[in-house]
Amino acid sequence: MLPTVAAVDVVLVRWPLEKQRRQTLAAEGAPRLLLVDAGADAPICEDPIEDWVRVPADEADVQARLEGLRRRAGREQAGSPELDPDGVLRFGGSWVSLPPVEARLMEALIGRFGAVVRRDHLASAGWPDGAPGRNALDVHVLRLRRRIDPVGLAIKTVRSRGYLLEAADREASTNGNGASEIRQVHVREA
Amino acid sequence: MLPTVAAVDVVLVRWPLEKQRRQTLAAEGAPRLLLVDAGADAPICEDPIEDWVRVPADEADVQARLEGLRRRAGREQAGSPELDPDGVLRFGGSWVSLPPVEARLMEALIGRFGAVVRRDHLASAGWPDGAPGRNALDVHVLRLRRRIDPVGLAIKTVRSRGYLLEAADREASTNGNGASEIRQVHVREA
DNA sequence: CGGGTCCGTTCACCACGGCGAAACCGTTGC
DNA sequence: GCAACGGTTTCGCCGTGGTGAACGGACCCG
Repeated sequence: MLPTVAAVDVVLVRWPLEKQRRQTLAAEGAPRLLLVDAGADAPICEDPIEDWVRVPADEADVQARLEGLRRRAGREQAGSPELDPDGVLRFGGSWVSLPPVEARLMEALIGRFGAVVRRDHLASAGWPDGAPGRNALDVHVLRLRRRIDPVGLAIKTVRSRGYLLEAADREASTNGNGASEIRQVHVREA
Repeated sequence: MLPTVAAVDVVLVRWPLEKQRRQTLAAEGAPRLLLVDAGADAPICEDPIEDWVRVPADEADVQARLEGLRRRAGREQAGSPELDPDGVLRFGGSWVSLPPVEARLMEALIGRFGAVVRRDHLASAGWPDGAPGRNALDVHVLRLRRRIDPVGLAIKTVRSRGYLLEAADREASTNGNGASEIRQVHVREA
């Protein structure tokens, strides 16, 4: 299943009564559900994290819309992963700890989340005092890949250009064991 | 029947009757409105370009939802493709990386997105220091075509004039493998 | 109408090099 | 001592860029 996303609150807004509140929320990027009064015109919702329902409505229907909003919102602000100074990498509700070298590499990748980071840039990020052998970087990227896979991140290779960090395409991989080299993963329940 | 709209077509899907079709459309990235039968559970719509309405419904309400979908869809596929300096081509939420030569060709095509670019112009864009063999351009255009197909772009030939880059017609491409030469594509989940 | 010539598409094949991955080993910390 | 960590070597796949050639449609000419 999808990694549980930190609870996202959807704000209920009466429509057209609280028209301006809608704008405020939109500016804040808060997900919201407009409760449209009988007799009022339905609003046009352009923002993916906004939806509306005509009241009175079936409770289950409202819940379905709320859940949709929550997921869209969660996805949108799943945002960039975070790496704290102790080498703990957090993303989408779960985390792994990274050893020093890999933490430094990850720091560089997060700094340009979603964009390409060149190999030499990574090398100097990982080894500020001069790079080791040629293949050290490759090996550490490989290890980093395995380590971050369970938290829903992936490092893609852009050949002859560098590497790119992004949210994993799928969320499969929950396959049992995986390489024995990586052991501890922690997922927060919700 | 509901009127079909020009700019962006929203597909109407009966729910849960056409459950299968919903998945197909989702895979294609086509915006869709699920018409939920009375008595059926409401689906959870996670995709921004999907919405649902319980039928029978007020015609104006349906139109409001359709318009919202259209705008979201339009926004998503709007803009022209972007090519960052590291050879990553982004369009409509997905991306592919382009090798140097193809990146330069693509740069020229994007510069006149939607308009014809002559072969000689492309040739000098791809090979600033003189072109290689006669046929090199053709081959690279072929490869470029295959590479960008999955992100929803297409290069059309304008005979004896040149090539033209545009957004691909939807629906195609779902075909199986295609040539083995192109492998990696990345689609951001929606 | 038929043949020839452009023009473009596609395939097969090649050389080179980047990168993936495994195996292995030394060091360090609990 | 055991396990995690960091590094090296080695092997080999496959992406990249290039070539030649077969194929086929469009168009011109007689």
